Amino acid sequence: MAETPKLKDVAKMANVSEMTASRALRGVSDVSEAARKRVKDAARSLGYVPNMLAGNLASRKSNLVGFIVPSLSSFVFPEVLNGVSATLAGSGLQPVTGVTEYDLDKEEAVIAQMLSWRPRGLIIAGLEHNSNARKMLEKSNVPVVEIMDVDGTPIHHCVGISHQQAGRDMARKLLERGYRKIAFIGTKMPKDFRAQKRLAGFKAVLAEAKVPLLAQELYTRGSSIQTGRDLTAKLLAAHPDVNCIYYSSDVMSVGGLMHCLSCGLSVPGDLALAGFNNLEILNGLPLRLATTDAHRFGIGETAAELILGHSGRDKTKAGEIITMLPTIEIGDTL
Amino acid sequence: MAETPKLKDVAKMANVSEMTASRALRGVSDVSEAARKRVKDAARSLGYVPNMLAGNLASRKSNLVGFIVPSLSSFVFPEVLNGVSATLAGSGLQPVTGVTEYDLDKEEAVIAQMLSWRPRGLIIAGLEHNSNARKMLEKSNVPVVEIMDVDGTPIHHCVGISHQQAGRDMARKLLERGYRKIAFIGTKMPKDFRAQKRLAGFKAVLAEAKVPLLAQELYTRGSSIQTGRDLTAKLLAAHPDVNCIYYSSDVMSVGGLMHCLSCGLSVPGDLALAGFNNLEILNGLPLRLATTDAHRFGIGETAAELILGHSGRDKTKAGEIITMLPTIEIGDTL
DNA sequence: TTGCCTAATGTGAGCGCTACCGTTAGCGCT
DNA sequence: AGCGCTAACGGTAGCGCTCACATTAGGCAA
Repeated sequence: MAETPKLKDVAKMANVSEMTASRALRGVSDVSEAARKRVKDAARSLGYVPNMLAGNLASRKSNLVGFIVPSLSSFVFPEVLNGVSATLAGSGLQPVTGVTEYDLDKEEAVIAQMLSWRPRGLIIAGLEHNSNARKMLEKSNVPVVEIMDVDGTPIHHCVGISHQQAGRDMARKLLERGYRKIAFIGTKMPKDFRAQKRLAGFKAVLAEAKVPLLAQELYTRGSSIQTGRDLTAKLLAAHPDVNCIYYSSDVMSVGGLMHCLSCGLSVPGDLALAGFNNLEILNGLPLRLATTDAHRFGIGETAAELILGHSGRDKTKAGEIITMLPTIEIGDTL
Repeated sequence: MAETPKLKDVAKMANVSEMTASRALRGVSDVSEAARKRVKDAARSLGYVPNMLAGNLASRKSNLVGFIVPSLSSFVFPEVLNGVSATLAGSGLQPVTGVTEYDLDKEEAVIAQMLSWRPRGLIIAGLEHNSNARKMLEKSNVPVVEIMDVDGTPIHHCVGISHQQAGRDMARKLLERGYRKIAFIGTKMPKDFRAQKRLAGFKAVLAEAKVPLLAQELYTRGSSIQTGRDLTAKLLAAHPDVNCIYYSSDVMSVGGLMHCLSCGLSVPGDLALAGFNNLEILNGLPLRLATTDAHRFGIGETAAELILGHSGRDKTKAGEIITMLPTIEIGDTL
C-alpha cells in the first residue's frame, strides 16, 4: 500500500474493467447497480482518490474556475468570491484565485496562468485589459465573465453595475436634496477604473447643474475608517464651507461619520455623508450612512451561474450582459 | 489556427525537439541561449498557452495550493487568504479555495476534491477533522498546514495562536483591571472550535479566581455590528449590573460600543468592552477597542511559506509548529 | 590522432485517466 | 428459430506534456 492506488487497482478489486470503474465513480449511466456498488466499495476500501489532472486532461475540460481580482484586502472582492464559492459549491467546480494588484500587466500574467489550467470559466473583475490579455481571452475558448462593471465592451459575458450611473445618480440625489457645497474623497489609484467612472459620472452631473466640486481629497493606499476620518478632518479644515461629502467607499464614509461624532458635528445638519458599496458594517452604526448598493455577493453568484450554465450550450455563444441597479440607500446622513 | 497550438507546434516552428522547447519554456538549464530565444519567440507568435493539466500529470506535481476554510463571509479568512496569495504570488503556485461552512463532513468532501488535484500543499483552518479526513490527509503525501489554532495535534505543520491562551489571557487582564461583573457574548456554533476554546480558557481563569460569569448571550448567524449592538442591549437589560463584556469577535464588540454611544453609557466607566481578532475596522472609531491580535495575515503568509519551503526537502518530514502570540491590545475600553 | 569530458539536444515511454467504438448477453417478438 | 434491440461492459488509443536516458557535437589534453 505504499503507492497511491490508481483506477486500475480499484477496477481490479471490483472485478470490472477500468472503463466501468471510471463510469461507476463518475456517476455516469451504463453501469449496473451491482457493479457500481462493488466499485464504490473497492474505492473506499483502497482509499482511492481520483487524479483530476489525468481525468481532466483526458476529457479535455477542467473543474476549475478562475477568479481574478485586483485585490483581496478590501471588503469588496472577498464578498464576491463568497458569492462565487457559494454558487459553485456542490457543482464540483472550484475557484482558483488570482490577484492583480490593479496592474494590467500582472493581470495578463495571471490570466495566462489561469488559462493554462484550461478552466471551465474565467471570472475577471473589470472590463479593462491590455491588448495581449484581451487577445488571449478571445482566442481561448474559455467562457469569460467580466464582473463589477458594465461600462465597456465585454469579451463574452458581463455582470455588474454601471459605475458611471452610480456616480451620476448620487450626484443627482445630493443636488435634489439641496446640497451645493459638495466635496469628494476617494482613491487616487489610476487603475481603479470603477472608482474613476463613479467620479466622472458624479462630476458630470454637478457640471451640468453648474455646481462646482468644492474640494477633493485623494489617497493612494487602501481604504480604511482611519483614513476616512483623517481625510475628512483635513478636508474640512481646508474647506469649512463644505456641507456634503461623497466618498468612494463606505469604509471611508464611516471614517467621516466617526470624525463628525468625535468633534460634535451634526450629521446631516452640519455635514451630509454618502459612500459606496453598501457594506455590512454600515448596519448598527449610530446613523445609517447613505450609500449605493454594489451587489457584491449577487454579482459573484450570477457570474458563477453563468459559468455553470455553460455546460450544455456551446462555448462562446452570444454574451449576456447583466446589469444590476446601483440602488441608492438614503439612510440618515443626507 | 483553429486549434490551440501545442508544444509540438512551438517546437516545430523553432526547429527543435519538443523536449528542448519544453525546457526552454520552463527556464530549465541545458538549453543554448539561441535555442531558448527561438522557442520563446515561436511560442509568443503562436500564442501558445501551456497545458498545466498535461504538464503536471507528466511531472506528477501540480502548481495548486488548496486553501480550506469554514467561511468566507467574516473578515477573518479573506485576510488569511490575502496573506497566502501575497506570498504565493510570483512563485507560480495558485490557491484554490474551498469552503466547509463549519461542517466536518463537508470538509471531508472538500479535502477529497482538493487532493484529487495532487496539490503542492494544503492549508486548512483548524485542527479538528473527522477520522476519514485525517486518514486521507495522512496518507496523501501532500504537505498539510493546519492554521489559526495550535491547541491540538497537527498532521504535519501548524501555524496559529493558542485560542485557549487568548481566552485565559483576556480573563486575567480583566480581573487584573478589577472587573468582577463579567459577561460574554459569542457564537453558539458548536463547530467553531476556536471560539469555544477561547471561551473555555476564559471561563477557566474566572473559575479559578472564583469570579462568576454573570451572563452569556449566544447567537447562531454570522457576526455583525448590528448583532453585537442588539445582543449587548439585550444582555444589559437582563443584567444591568454587568460592567464588562468579552465578545468572541471585534465586529461584535464594535456593536457593543455603538450601543454605549447611542444610549450614553460611558466606556469603560459604565461598561468595559473587549473583543477578539484586532480587525482593521477598529482603527478610527471614537475609542480604541480592546482586543487580541489573531495574526490573520501573518498566518496566511507563514503557511504559504511553509509550503514553498517544501520544494527541496522530502515531503512529510518533521512538522513545524509555529505558535504566534495572541497579544492583547488594551486600547481605551478597559 | 585518439580519447574523454561537457554542453546541447533528441528519443521513447509513460503520467492516470476518459472518449469512442465495439462486443456480449439477454430479452421479447414474430 | 431467427431477428432486432437495449443494457452492460471492455479494448484501444490517445489527452499534451515531462522523465530518464540516449546521442551528438565540439573542445581540449596527451
